[in-house]
Amino acid sequence: MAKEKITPRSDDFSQWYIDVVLQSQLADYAPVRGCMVIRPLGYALWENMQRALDSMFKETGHQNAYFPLMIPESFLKKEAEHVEGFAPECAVVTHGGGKELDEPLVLRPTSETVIWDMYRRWIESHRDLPILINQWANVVRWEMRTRLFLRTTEFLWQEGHTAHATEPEAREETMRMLEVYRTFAEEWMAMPVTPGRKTENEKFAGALETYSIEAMMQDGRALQAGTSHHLGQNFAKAFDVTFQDDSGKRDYVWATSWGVSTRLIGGLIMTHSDDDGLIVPPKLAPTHLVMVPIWRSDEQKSTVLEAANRILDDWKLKNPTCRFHLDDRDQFKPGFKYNEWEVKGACMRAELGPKDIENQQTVLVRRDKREKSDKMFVPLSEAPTRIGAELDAMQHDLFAAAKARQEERTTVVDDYEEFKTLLEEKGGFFMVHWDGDGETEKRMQEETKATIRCIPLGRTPEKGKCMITGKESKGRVIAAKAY
RNA sequence: CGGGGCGUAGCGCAGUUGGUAGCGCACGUGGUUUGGGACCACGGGGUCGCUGGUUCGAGUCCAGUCGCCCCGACCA
Repeated sequence: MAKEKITPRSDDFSQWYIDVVLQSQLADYAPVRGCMVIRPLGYALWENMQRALDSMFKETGHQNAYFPLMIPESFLKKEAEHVEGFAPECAVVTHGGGKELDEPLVLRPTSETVIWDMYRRWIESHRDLPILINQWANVVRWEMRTRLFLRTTEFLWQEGHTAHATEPEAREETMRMLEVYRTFAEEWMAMPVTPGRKTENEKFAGALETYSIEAMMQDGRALQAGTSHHLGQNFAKAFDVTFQDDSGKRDYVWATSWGVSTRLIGGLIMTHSDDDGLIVPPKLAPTHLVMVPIWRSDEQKSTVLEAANRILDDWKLKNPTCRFHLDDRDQFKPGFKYNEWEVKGACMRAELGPKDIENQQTVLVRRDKREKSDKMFVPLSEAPTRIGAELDAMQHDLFAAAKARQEERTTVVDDYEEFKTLLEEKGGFFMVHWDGDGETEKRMQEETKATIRCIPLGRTPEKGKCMITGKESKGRVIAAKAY
C-alpha cells in the first residue's frame, strides 16, 4: 500500500492546477521572484509546440531572427502609449562592468522598439518590403502577481514583427496570423478558441487594433491564448521608418506584431487535464505510448523484456511518427508505473505480461478515458493500426469534449442582474450587448470582475440594448472573468 | 500594494506549560516481491529562514528582518 499518493486534488481549481504542474514535473518554482523552471517534460511540450508553430510561420513566409535582450531605456520612451503601458512592469539594468550605466537598459518586455530601430536602417524602398520576421525569445515582465505558466516574471514566447508598404497588407497580415493561432489552438492543442477584436481598454500599448484568441478553462474562466496586433504607423512614426513607393513618394511603414507564449502550456493543462494528472493531445504529447512490461521471476523478466523490445521495434517501424517509450525500470511495480504515466500525461499505455505474450495480445489503455475498465485487449498483429487510430480518436475526442464544455458554458444574457448572478454561479462566456463605451466596460469590471474578452469576428449583427446602460448596441460581445 | 498563510532532513509535516529534534515519503544496503501506487531489516542525512533580546537553558517567548505561497487590483 502506498502511503502518499501523487494525485492532484479536485476541491480547489487553483490548487489542482498547481498540483498537476508540480506533480507531473512539467515545471518547478525557481528561487527567483515569480519565475519558474521549465523541467524536461514541460520543455519537450514547448518544443513540440514550437515545431508546429514554426512550420506554420514558415508556410506563411516568415523567417526567424534574433534581437537583443537589453533595450536602451530611451527606445521604450519613443512611443507614448507603449512606454505608458510597459514602464511599470519593466526590469531595468543599471550597472555593468562595475559602474553605473549612463543609460539604463531595460530587459525586453517585448521587442517592438529594438526591432523598429533596426528596421529603420533596413528599409529604404518599397522593394525592401514586406519584412516578415519572427523571433523565439524570453521576455521579462515584472507583474505583481505571478502564476505558473500563465504569468511568470520571465517567460518564453514567439514574437512576430512585420513591416508593410500599405495598410491593407498590414491588416491582412494581422488577420492571417490570428488565423494561424486559431488553427494551432484548435487543431494541435485541441483547445477551442474564439477569435475576436479587443476593446480600446484591452488593446496592446501602441497598437491601432489588437485581436486575440480567447479560450475557456475548465473552471469557466477565460484565457487570452494569443494576440495579433495591427500597429498601424505608430512605431514607424516613433522610430522614423519611411520608404519610397514606386512613384517616389515617401511614407511611413505599416506594422504588425503577434505572439504566443508558454502560457499556452497553462491553457493546455487547464483545458484537458483531470484529477489523475496531465492529459496532452497526441499531436503535442512528448510520449504517445508507454509500454509497461510485467514479470514475476527473473526468467519471465528476460522473456518479457525481449518480447517488449521486439514488439516496440515493430510498432516504431509501422508508426514512425509515434513517440514510444519502454518503462523497463526494475524498482517499480506495474501499478506504480500506470499511475506515474497518467500523472505525466502519456497518451496511451500498453501492458505486456507473460499471459499477453502467450495469447499474442497486449492491453491498451487510453489516458483520456476515466473508466478504469477501459482496457482494450488487442491482438499484437492489430496493435500498430489500433494505436494510430486511438491517438487520432483521442485528439478528436479531446477537442470535442472541450468544445462541448465551452458551448455548455456560453450563455446569452440581456439582463445585468441575471448576468451578475450567472457569472458567479455558472461562470464561462457571456454573450452580451454593450454600448461600446470604455466607461461602461470599466464599470462592469469594477462591479463584477468580468471583462470584455473580445468582440467576436464574424458575429451576426444584432440590434440590441446595452445590458448596463440600455444604449444602442450593434451586436454581442464576450464577457467573462479572465486569468 | 492590500488580505490570509507558511518558513524545522531532498519533499510533506509534527514538536505539549521553554530542558538540547522527531514522523511519513524519498534516499543507501541486503532480502522477499512485481497484472492498479509492495514489504521487512538495518542505515545515512538538521547551523530549526536570518538578526538581536529575555533566560541557567529558546525550534518553542519577545522585537525586528528576509523569503515564499494563496486570494484581490495589473497583464501574454
